[in-house]
Amino acid sequence: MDEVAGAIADPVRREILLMLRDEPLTAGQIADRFVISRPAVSRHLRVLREAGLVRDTADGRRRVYTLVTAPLDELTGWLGRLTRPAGWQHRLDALETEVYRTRRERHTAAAQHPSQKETA
Amino acid sequence: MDEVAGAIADPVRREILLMLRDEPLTAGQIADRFVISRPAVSRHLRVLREAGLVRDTADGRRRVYTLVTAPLDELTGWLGRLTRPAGWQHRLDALETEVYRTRRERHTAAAQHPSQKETA
DNA sequence: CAAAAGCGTAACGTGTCGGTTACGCTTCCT
DNA sequence: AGGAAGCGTAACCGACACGTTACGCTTTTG
Repeated sequence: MDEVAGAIADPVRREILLMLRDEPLTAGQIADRFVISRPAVSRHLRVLREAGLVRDTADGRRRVYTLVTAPLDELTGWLGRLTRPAGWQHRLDALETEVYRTRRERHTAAAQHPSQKETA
Repeated sequence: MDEVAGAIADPVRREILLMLRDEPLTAGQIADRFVISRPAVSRHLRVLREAGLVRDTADGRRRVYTLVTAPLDELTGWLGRLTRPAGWQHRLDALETEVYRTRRERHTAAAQHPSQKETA
């Protein structure tokens, strides 16, 4: 888990992961979107690879990277366990159903994005 | 977010957060549960404090640390956005907002009680 | 009031991180 | 073939993380 959390702790690597969420990309395509040198990006990719967050497949002289989200589950689970102190699970499940039902009733087609926050 | 993710990337700090999930603890109590030196723990606490994940209150010559989970929301949201396939995104974001708002209110309500201890 | 308890900080050594440039290995193209 | 394209790795360097011991400050205690 250290590796996964450490990988996410870097803004460049987070950006790479977001890029790969939409589509697989080659090392060169990824590097081109950053100002830092290509070897620097290459090593970021290595960190992500060793954390299991990306998978690379050889394609001729190119190397295609794809996102692998599975290792994030452990981290997500840990965060959940930390924030929901024992006994919250049922209530959370109930709330989940409630929210979905409420939103459906309200007929909200416009997606609001209220996740603004101050930096810690 | 870098600070929060970086804070979680260390096993000692994760353990500290888990300890504080159950009950507030003094710096000494926390340090006693680790093999490393007390100053080392003190600096881990500083990292957590600067990431906003713990709050410390002076109590005589002791210093009581309490868990603050709010900064984790941003990270959790990011993980969700990365993991969830495009369609689910806003709906789950809305759910998260709803859930965390509820929990935050519960926390702040407890924090406004100036009595001796926040119950474990 | 002096001694001890409780914490944080300073100073220091060492390992790792993240950037750079230089280089080497495959693979495609003509 | 032979040169260019595409990537990774090695070597190097400054900054930072994490551990240690030594120290100083505030608060309790005998």
